[in-house]
Amino acid sequence: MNEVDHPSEVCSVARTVALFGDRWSFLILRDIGNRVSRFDELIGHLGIARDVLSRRLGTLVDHGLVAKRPYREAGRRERVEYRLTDAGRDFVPVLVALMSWGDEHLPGPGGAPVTLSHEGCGEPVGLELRCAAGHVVRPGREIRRELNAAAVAGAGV
Amino acid sequence: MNEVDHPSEVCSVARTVALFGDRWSFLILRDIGNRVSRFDELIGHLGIARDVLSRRLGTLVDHGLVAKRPYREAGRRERVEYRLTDAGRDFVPVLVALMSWGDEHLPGPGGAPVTLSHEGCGEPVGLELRCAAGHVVRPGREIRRELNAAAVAGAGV
DNA sequence: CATCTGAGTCCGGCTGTCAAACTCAGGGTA
DNA sequence: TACCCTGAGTTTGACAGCCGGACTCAGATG
Repeated sequence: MNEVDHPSEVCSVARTVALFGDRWSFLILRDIGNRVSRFDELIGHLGIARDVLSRRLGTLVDHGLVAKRPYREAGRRERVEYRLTDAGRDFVPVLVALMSWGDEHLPGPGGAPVTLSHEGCGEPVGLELRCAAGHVVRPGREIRRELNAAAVAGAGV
Repeated sequence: MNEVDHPSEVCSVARTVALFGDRWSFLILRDIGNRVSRFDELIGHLGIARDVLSRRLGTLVDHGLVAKRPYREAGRRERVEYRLTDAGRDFVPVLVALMSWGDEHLPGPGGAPVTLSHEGCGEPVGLELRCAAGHVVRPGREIRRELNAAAVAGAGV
């Protein structure tokens, strides 16, 4: 099959990037995953404009990647902070994939700025493309794409 | 460590999305990977404006994800088409990760529109987060981040 | 009471995106 | 030779979104 067989918007890549495919959403999810969870912390760390952060957080909450939860420090008024939901944690592989690509192809002078390791065993963590039979799959050559006709028709495009 | 320990731009996620983190770049790479390789084919399939496609292809070529190569059909003038380079193929896991997320969290009526399978063995292909010791790692809980001080200093931020 | 603070909203300027029109070159056709 | 067609862009002008900075609003403190 060929990509031209179905319209661009049917693909899950298209549907996902239509929601979160601007650079801020990736960075917001990364920061919230790393416990940068308050509005002004995000403003300070990302350098994003306040209105844009407000809108992005809104769509991330609306689509269930991020949850808004109240907290209160001693003697302070109640505030809100943001946490990843399960759906938001499921987004982590996207961030790991972006990070790996950058580590390999945009090398800084000192190598990868951040490395991930397995809590407990300490070994470095990476992404692998594997089939259900357990074979490691090289991207580009060894992947076949199959169109699910029902889903394409159901998408109403 | 905490994300606040180092500025946002040091991270490879930030450096990568600064280059390709708009929705078109993802879709262009997806389509070129699927042999939608000519300018007007991309225009037709993606619905992107011509000037934007021209600029995006330019940066993808400049950063080595895509190569421009001449071709000629019988009795036609020489034209150009676009192909993924090795660096571009290395980007495929990012697309697979986005697709998986969408398949799971933006379900259409008929399920996943496209599935990937291993050429040869036919089994479905997915991404796995694994450490070098071979353990499957769940995102969110079991990952520790380590800062490479040399790289952060070298980034000159 | 006035002040401070976190979490936003509002504003005017600038930049990027869009669709449509235009350009340019090479090859075919008359 | 002159004319037309096609692929691959570039140009144009209207519109949308991003930017930094100023403003708002509510609850706790002095």
